[in-house]
Amino acid sequence: MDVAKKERLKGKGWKIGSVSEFLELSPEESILVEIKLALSLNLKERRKRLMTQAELAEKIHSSQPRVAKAENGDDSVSIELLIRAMLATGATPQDIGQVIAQAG
Amino acid sequence: MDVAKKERLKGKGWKIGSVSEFLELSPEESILVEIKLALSLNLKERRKRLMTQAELAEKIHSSQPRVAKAENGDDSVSIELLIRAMLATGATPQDIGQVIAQAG
DNA sequence: CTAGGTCATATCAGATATGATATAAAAATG
DNA sequence: CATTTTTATATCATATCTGATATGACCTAG
Repeated sequence: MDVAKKERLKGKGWKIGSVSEFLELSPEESILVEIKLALSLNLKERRKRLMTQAELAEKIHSSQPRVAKAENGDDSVSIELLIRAMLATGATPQDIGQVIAQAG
Repeated sequence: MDVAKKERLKGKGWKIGSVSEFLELSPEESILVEIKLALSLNLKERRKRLMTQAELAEKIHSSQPRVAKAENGDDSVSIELLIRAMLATGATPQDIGQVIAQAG
């Protein structure tokens, strides 16, 4: 089970403590996780309006499975890839900055 | 010579074309580079006011040389590490978001 | 000058992220 | 329903990023 799924559980009312506590993360690690999660969710939103996962994958010279992981908050996906994907959907640095600013 | 040094040359008036042209980067790749550069510079600023490279390195369980590379825009440093370092200097997601929004 | 502290550069083995592929599951379409 | 399209999951070899270490360069103070 990955972090995104844990967040989803939390969202559905599984009040078993904060993500940080659950995963035993330091505040900084926790913020990093939430930044990645925010980027994932925003990416999914943007991409869905514009193209298919396969199309986005081609734009960033990646693969459809990797895009799926990016959108689902898989741990194996770096912020780099998330940002590359965001940019490929036409997101500006301002868009990305806002998503990150609102995380946490 | 790394990207940061190329940016520095540009800043000093070496009008030899944009960084993108010089490095033959796509617009998206270019924005990514500028985001990393903006984070580097901002990290250096913040860190200098608060602590030594060695101290920051310990906070993020890294090494002083790695912090030096992070601050100098070395290609081998990921956005992840840059953000981890920023957070360790007390930067908030808002701070980080603003730095990214102003890049490009 | 020189001793101590700070930062930069080089190298490297191990860890993590990567794209690719195969395939299953799910959703949309007719 | 059946077919097609789209998305999710599993596995893998390779590339990239990592922290560590060694060492050099650069200060500034004594």
